Amino acid sequence: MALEAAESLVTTEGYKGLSTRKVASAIGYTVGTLYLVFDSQEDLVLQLNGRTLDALYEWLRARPALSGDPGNNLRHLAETYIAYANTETARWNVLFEYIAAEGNDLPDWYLAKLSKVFGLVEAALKPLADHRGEQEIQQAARVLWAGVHGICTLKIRHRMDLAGGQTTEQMAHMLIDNFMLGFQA
Amino acid sequence: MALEAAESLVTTEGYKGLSTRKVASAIGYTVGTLYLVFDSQEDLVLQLNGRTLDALYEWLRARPALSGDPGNNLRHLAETYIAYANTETARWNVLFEYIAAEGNDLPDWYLAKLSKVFGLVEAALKPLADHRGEQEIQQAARVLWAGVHGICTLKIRHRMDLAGGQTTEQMAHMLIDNFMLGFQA
DNA sequence: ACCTGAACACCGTTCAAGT
DNA sequence: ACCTGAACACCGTTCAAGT
Repeated sequence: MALEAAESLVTTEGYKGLSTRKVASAIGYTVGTLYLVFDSQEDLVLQLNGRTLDALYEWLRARPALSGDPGNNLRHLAETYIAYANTETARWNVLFEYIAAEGNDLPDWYLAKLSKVFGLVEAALKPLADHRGEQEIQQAARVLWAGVHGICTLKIRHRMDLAGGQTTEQMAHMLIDNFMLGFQA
Repeated sequence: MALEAAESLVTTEGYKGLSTRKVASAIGYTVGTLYLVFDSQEDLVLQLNGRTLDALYEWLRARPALSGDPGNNLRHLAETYIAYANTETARWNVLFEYIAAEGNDLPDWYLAKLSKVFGLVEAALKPLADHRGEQEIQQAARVLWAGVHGICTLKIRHRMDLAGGQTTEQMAHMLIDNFMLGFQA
């Protein structure tokens, strides 16, 4: 399978080491053949990212929090997310490197996989604010997780190597704890 | 100047349209000459990003909030940041596309420019929590801004095109308001 | 001192031609 | 039906050679 070859290429050579030519030769075919299967490199990356989203979902699902305290659950989920980014850094980078050209949106199957990941955050956030509406919890989950993701991104891209800095986990905890206090109020 | 040519290349052709060969020919030189000025494409991008950080700082500085209310100031700063990302999307993307290879950190002059931008957030956050230490405000500013940045990134990369979604500004407001409530407590 | 030209080892993408 | 080979228009980087 071409996507498996692409995955190990990204893992071993980094996200810039991925090329259609390398993928083709890794599976014993010519470049031309790869273009019978994928529309373009962008298409290949998109399908690769689909698999990465599945892997990320399974990673998070396989590492549930031990306690029932919602605060602990959210912090644990953030730590697990950060651990995935640190473990599978190259694949995780590819996940966000691809930018949909010219505002043509991501396909529905991709957004569905994304929603599944956000669903885990919603589930962790829900017991914390039963008095809030379903939609507000969904929105809060996305906002909070985009925030955790931002911390993770800037850390991995070394944009937080500033004096007096905290660890990624400490920053995520600070964001979650303060956000939760506000959201509970 | 090579960097000016690189800027307009990125602006007109997007962050993937940037190449050393195009920059060289845009200023009327051969590729070889460009390598007498820059160590590599990575070096060129780094210096380009330095100029973008300056431009971002000036953009934010030139658009101060009208009211003195700290909450309003922070929300206004977030809106102004989002507006920069939406206006200079390609340059803003390059700012985070470059990933320091092999853990060799960013140079001090670059981190200094980054600190200047974060300084604006610290200044806006400070009057909100006088009872907190200098370092805690600095940390909170970075955490909060990494969060706003994450929202902005995921929006621009279409990772938030999910059902029931809010605008980028609404998400940033939700993050800031809830974080502030927690941080003030 | 400053710059070029040409080379090297790569890219993504297409498509006539082969089996 | 499936795959190749070769071509096209690009890349980043280096470096002997020119003025």
